[in-house]
Amino acid sequence: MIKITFPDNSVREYESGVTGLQIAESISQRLAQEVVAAGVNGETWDLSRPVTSDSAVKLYKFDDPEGKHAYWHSSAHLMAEALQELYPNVKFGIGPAIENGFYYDVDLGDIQLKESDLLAIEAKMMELTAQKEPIVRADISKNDALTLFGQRGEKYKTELISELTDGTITLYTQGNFTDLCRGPHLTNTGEIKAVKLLSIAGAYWRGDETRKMLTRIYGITFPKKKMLDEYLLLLEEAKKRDHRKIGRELELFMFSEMVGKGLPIWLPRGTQLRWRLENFLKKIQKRFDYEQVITPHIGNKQLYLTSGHWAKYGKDSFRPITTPEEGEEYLLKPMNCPHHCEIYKFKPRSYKDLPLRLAEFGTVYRYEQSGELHGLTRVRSFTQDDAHIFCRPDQIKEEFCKVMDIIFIIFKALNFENFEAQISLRDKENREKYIGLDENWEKAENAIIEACAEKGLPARVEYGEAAFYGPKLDFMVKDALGRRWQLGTIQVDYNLPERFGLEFTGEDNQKHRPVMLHRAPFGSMERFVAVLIEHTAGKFPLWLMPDQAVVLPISERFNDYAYETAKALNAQGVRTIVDDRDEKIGRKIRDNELKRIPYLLIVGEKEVENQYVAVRRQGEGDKGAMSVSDFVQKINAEIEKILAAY
RNA sequence: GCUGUUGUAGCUCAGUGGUAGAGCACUUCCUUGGUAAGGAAGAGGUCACGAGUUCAAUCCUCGUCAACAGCUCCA
Repeated sequence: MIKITFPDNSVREYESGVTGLQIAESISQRLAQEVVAAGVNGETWDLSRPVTSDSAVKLYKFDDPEGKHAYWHSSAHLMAEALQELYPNVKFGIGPAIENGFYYDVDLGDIQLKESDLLAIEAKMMELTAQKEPIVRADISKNDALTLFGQRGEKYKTELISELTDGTITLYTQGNFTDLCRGPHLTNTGEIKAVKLLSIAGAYWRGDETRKMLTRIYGITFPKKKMLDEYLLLLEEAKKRDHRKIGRELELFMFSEMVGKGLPIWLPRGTQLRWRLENFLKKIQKRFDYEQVITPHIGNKQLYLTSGHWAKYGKDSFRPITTPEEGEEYLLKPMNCPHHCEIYKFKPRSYKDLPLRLAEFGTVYRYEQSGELHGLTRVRSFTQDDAHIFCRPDQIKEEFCKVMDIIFIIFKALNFENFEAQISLRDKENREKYIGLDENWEKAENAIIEACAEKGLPARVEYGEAAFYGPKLDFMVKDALGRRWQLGTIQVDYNLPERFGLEFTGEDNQKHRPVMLHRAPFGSMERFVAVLIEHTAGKFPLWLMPDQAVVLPISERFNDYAYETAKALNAQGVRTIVDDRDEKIGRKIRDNELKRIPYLLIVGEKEVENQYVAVRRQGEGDKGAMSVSDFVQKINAEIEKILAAY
């Protein structure tokens, strides 16, 4: 008998060799139906794999990330099996589960797969699931594995196997299909109930562009048809919220081939929106003792030789600008920090001056690979809501906490209720690739971890993700559709203070080196606005809306009253426009609803008579008539309710 | 940057080896209206750009540019 400990710390005894599935069956029939994988002592196992010693067991359903992973991994195998049936000469690369579904990289020889072929593959997959084939795990030696896959001409698999260093290699087999795989997997292909193959793409074998391009097929599966339908609906909804589409519809930003790719142009409404965000942050920063600065968009090449950026990124940057007479070289600034370091050096600093917090909405220019450019999220010119905090090493934690406070305020004001953080630390093994004293790294890493704990921020720790010059903390928000976006960041930097020879005089009258923190709560204005658009579908919080209200006269006869009303509202700070087109009121309502203007004010004979406006809230409908001053009060109350807290 | 797909009116998209169409938007006229599309007429395109094949190219071929998807990258 062995002891199995469950997550609630309860313990049950089972025969040695009991499987995850049997354990589930012993608890409830329902659980046995829903469970897809088992966590055994922290590892995810197949449900059919026998447990032979005392273990901590957790049963994963599809809803658990571990469960999804196994489910989609098996789905990748199912797709491979279908491909093998349909295209007998197919050679397989790798086929992992990913965040949303799975893919498999395959070599189909001369066959060019088209989107329309996906339906046939889907059908084949469904045919195979109907056969409810058991998925069987087997251990095999490296040599046997090489022989097995070698005989079948699976050159990609043999390459993978030859690089494996573990003694045994595991295979998974279902029906006629056997794959090299670490697992875990479902017990039976019949558990896969709904299949959708999403797209085809090319992908280099092992991500190496000098090697052969394989065909990558993406797909997703679910245990219930309804879940697939919901997922497809979500994809459609995401398409509707695409910030590139909404940005055009709401006239927020544009791109021009003439101006250049990846160079966003902010239209009047987008500029208004961005300014409101900037001013909002400036106001908060003022409260947190930041000082605003402005620096030029270019800097002498020497600045970047000093910072080290030229050596590291110079060859992948926009070429330097040269002066005609002296032949001096200048670079478009790819970041603001070197400029700010020079501000630090403007005069001798004392420990009493620290922390010194220099903030700038600094526009930077980076040569991103052309294939990377995407809407506002990846561009070649963008404005960071940047600030650099120069402080003593022992002030890092407190400064982190303060920056986190700012970030929380912003997320709250903009309705990003779900967010998480990632702490990026040094690679435990390769410490030599980081610059700075071990002792300082230790201090900074601990400071970040402690700051997160103190603020109650759930943070995932990732080793090896730190920049070469310091550890960092990144913020990820979940938008209204549950998609994750990386936004704000806080980074510790030991490198630049060193390279620029920054120092301050301590209490001991000795020179000391300050630490530098880079931080940007929004990340960049471009990226943030993009995420905000997708999060809100263009229905921004009232205080951010470029146009807050539109007056809709019922007929031309009331245009004068409409303009009077709009003027009065604008005078009282409510951003109001008039729709005086010669259209029926139904048409005006429809068009302005689609423009997502929060308040539609309908004025006709009755309103002129009573000096009223008939208020309609976007997406909600008629709210009844009220006086202009009552409306101003109502809208201001709504805005204050949102902003008062900050 | 690499691979693939695409590029036709402001937008969304049909279409053809014999120099082009729809819906919406726009302009004008009619209409003067009460909570999600009133009616009519009109204007608008070097069919991304450059070269080639052809009697003839928006259509076929090559190149360039851009967008999209994926890969790789991201101070």
